[in-house]
Amino acid sequence: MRLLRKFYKRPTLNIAKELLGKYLIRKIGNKKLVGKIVETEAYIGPKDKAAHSFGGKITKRTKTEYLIGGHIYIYLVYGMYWQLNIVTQTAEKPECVLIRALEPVFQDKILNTKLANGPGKLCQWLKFNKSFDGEDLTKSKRIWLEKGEKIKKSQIICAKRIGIDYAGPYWSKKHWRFYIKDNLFVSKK
DNA sequence: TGTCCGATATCCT
DNA sequence: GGATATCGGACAT
Repeated sequence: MRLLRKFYKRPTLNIAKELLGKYLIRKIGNKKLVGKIVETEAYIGPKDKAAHSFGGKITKRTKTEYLIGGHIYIYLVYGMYWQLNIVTQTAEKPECVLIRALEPVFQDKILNTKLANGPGKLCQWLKFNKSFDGEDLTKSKRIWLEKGEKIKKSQIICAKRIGIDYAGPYWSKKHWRFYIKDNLFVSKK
């Protein structure tokens, strides 16, 4: 059962937490790859100095952040890694959630904890690129989210976001990174 | 048009 | 712990 629009139009911090345990489905040809979301980070522009939409900035890159919740915002960092974000809220609120790590879900029992334990790596695994920018998760035939597994509140860890020291102490110390406790597939163990 | 630099991963010491 | 690969976007010129 695919997640519907209303899921994505709620407050970003709630969504960032509730995305944990959800299944990300990626269809490549007639193969279906499934990853359980185990780590996220919230970016709450325009007030959040660490967000690309800080100050209400609209550019060629950030304009997809201003779509309504449920779209994909994807961009390149360091000249080589794609970063997959899910847009939340509405056009007045350019907010999003960065997907930082997935636990691969396979029919067979191969266990690879290093396949998608980082925002760049999960995009390599699932072959994401610029063509996914602006894709609608409620309609797309090649990527969407499903209900997945229920994660208890006591199993969710809140921590500092990664790699955003440039935003200054106030914003960089906000605990807007969320991951599943004791999960082997999160990044930066 | 030019310069600067990053929401990372990996290899090196 | 530190260096570095590698390039498009942002913004200044």
